[in-house]
Amino acid sequence: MSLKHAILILLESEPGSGYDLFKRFKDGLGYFWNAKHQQVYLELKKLSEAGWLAFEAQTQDTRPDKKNYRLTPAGHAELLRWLGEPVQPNTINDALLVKLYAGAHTSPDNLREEMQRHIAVHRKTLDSLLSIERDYHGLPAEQRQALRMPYLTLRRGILGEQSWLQWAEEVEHALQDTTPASTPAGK
Amino acid sequence: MSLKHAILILLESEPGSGYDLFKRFKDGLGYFWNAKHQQVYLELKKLSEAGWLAFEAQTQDTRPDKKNYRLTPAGHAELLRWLGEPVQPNTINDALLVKLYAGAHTSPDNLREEMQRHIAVHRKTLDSLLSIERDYHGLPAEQRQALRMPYLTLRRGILGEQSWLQWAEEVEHALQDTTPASTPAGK
DNA sequence: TGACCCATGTAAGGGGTTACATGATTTG
DNA sequence: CAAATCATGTAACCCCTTACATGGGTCA
Repeated sequence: MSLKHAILILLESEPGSGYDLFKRFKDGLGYFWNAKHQQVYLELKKLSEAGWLAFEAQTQDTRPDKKNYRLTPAGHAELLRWLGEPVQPNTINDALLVKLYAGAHTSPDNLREEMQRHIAVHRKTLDSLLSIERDYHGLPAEQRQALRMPYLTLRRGILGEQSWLQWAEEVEHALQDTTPASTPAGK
Repeated sequence: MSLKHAILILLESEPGSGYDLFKRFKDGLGYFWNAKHQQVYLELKKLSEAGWLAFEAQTQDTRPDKKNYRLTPAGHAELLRWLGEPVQPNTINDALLVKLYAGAHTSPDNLREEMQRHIAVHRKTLDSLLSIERDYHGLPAEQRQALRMPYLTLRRGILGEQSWLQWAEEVEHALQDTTPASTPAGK
């Protein structure tokens, strides 16, 4: 519902091409907003047609031509309007939890493997977020001040991943407790 | 992507009507899977056409007639197949974080109000999850054993909400730090 | 030489929300 | 007496994913 506005925000701080934005989604906002390149290109088209964006074609020699998008005054106004409007809390749809919920119908081994896969992903995400945080703390005070709000979203990512991994440990303990039956080597 | 399978799981443990399932989503799996009634009815239709569900019409006197759905053997097989297949990690699209990210373009007051709204929702969710957990701990051991896996998903909800609220406190501190400029009452 | 980066799109289909539609019964 | 509960659906629309399509430049 707010890919539109995520794009407006990114372009407000710096104009860029669709490819540009796609990368910024992947690297920057990736831990709280995801978008495929197809979706970004389509949305840019729509936002231009709505009059919120303008672009100039930019021919390049060694690289493919690109379109450089920037906010129009109408786009800026729309962004401010949206910021004043309440956003509705996120609803969560988490397939892993659906699977766990039904865990009694499959093997503990299967669940453990699944958890291992997800743990690896979450650990990697956490590592990269922590490294971004270290960079942030290394910045001079004025730059930190300017990045104050994005930093808060980074904190959400970090606390969220840490909490997820803490939960994963609980799950692993619980899955171990049930295993002795299937691997009765101990006694 | 797995509303289908969430429905199969719910019907596997107990047959029921669309309305039934809708309520179970709201009360039971609500903290990790959400669905509107329209979506549930549509999905039941599709699952029946796919041969994974069967239903018998049930006429009632004082209440509207309903359709009682249950798993077919094919539906059961599909559920097992799905449980053996890896699920891909959740991608997060969180509009509140988009708004915070752009927070520098709006007033701290606006952000604080927004946060208050969300905090109220998350506190309420946490309270209800904790109350479900208390009920769980009050159950006899065999029933707890049977609900082992659903309990793990409950724990995810609890840890997740606690972590969210912890983050919200960080945000409130950060937003207060910036306020003295706009409310210079202190000195 | 194969993989990855740059750069942009179309098309089909699946998933989800919002609006519309109906109507009796129970509870506060 | 109003609101919530029981009970089921259709239609329009938006959002998102997956597959397809193209093609040069750079790096290991």
